[in-house]
Amino acid sequence: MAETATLTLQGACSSREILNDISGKWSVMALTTLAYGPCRFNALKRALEGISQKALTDTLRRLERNGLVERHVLATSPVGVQYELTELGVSLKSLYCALHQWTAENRTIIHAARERFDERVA
Amino acid sequence: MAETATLTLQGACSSREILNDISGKWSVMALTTLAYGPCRFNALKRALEGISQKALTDTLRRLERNGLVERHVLATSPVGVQYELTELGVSLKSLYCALHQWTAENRTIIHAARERFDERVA
DNA sequence: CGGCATCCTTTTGGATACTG
DNA sequence: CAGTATCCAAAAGGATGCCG
Repeated sequence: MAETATLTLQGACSSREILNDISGKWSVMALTTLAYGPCRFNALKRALEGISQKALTDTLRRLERNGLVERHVLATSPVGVQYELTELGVSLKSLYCALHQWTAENRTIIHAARERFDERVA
Repeated sequence: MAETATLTLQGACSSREILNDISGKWSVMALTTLAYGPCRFNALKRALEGISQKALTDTLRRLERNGLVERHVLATSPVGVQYELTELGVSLKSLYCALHQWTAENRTIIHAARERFDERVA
């Protein structure tokens, strides 16, 4: 099944371009966090412990641009902003949660692999 | 999984660090391609059309370091190098193929979302 | 609170040349 | 063929200050 040709679609919105925006560390983690429900900016920032404000802003903009999350300005004082998965975002939810879970389940194996590799190279 | 009271174990291989190495455009695409079977360097390079040699080398090293692919030097002339998924890599296979497929299935929707966003911002 | 603008450092990636 | 080495450009990312 050499389906690579059909998956690597040419044109305005190839798989590569999409993956460029939605894969990556912060996108996966943000989406996974939002899978539990709508979340405000600083709550998200705390959940993604270690992310800078700029990186989070950029990540959320990218996800918003691709139609995966929606940004809602709350009429509170001071202003609040809530992010929420769209229908499209929800359709990716189980995939990303599974990925996140995979990292948790295999972190010991991966850690060992890294140590072997580093020793082999050193 | 001996969870000794060391802080460095958690820190040494968190989900964030794993995702940092295995998520991302090229990792997803390389892994997806290798899901169809072992593949040699230049064949992989052609499949990931547009990737530079350096980026591919770096990507494969990262995947190898994390125990997802294995590198086999073939005794041919001139030398050949074949990359193959490990058992761990296979365990991620369905996840990444599903992700790749998701991008293909939703590319029209995403493209439309991008256009709406860009127009809203402009 | 949730940004944006600016500056600056780090990382990443492309291009090219060279090698076993 | 499958790299490595080097240089350079571009992008990502942190720190800080300001704002509605």
